[in-house]
Amino acid sequence: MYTIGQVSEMFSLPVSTLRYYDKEGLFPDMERKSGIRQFSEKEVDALRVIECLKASGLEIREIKQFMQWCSEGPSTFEKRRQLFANRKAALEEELTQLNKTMDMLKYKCWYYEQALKNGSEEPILALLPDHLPEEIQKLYDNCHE
Amino acid sequence: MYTIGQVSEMFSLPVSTLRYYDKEGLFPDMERKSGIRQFSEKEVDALRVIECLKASGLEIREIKQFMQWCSEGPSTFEKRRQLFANRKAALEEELTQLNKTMDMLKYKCWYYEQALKNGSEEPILALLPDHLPEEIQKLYDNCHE
DNA sequence: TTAGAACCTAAAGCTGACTTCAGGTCAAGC
DNA sequence: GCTTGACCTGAAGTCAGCTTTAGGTTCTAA
Repeated sequence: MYTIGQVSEMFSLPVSTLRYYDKEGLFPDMERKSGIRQFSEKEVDALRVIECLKASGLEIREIKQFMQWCSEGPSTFEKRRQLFANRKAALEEELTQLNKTMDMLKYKCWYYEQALKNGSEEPILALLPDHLPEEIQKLYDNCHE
Repeated sequence: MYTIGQVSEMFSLPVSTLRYYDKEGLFPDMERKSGIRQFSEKEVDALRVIECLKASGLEIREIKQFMQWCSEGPSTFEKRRQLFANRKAALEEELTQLNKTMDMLKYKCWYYEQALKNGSEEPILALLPDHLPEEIQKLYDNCHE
């Protein structure tokens, strides 16, 4: 069993955030001892999952829903599977988009390196839209589709 | 030259958002004709860059800074290069993190597929922390570091 | 020339995820 | 017994990035 302060340390999260999560229903079965929250291994595990679901883009109220499914037992396995499958698809799409963004950033890095060398953007702009060096052209094309 | 309504169509952005961007200084040199905004190719190009910078995680006021550098000419090449280099490094880190999140999602998908097959989580939990099937173990390890 | 669509502004409102505040309770060490 | 630090609550505040509202101006086409 841990106090809220210990969990705060473990996860580098402010105490206020943990209380907020609790108020939002993210620890549906957490116990109390004369008013004081008792974080068990169960809540600590839950918090690891919460961090992951947040990172994957889920909102607090959707995470609450998931946590409630978890405490309802095997009858909700299919709902939980669906949730992760949907998240996975959404994140795949987001990663594709971010890779395009990354190519734009790489292109822009190259662009300004050249501009600095030349003291001007003109010689680069003259190469657009399809006479850039091969590697750079790939980046440019991928982020200008 | 385009009206705000045409640009709104082109980028599938609400007119109110374009006005908000303008108010925030994202189009520092945009002209007006009796009060009405005139979007030129320059502003349309700027908007493409804005979308990319937003996708890379930049805040509006940082984008404003960048747009101002752009209208100050070659003396700001180095600052602009730095901006993109920093963004690139930040996005690389974010992508690493998201790939871990993705592995967690893949693991959880597998987990609940098994749970559904078995009708119970017990047989899977018995394999933790290092007796999972090889491919799954990799996912599990990568997101539990 | 006049209706109505598309434009304009300033200011207020909204959302999500927290954080801060004010005021109170509990447990441990002196 | 008393102080002190860690805990508690509900309510209000914050922030970014828009969106909505209210009221007014300009352009376009019949």
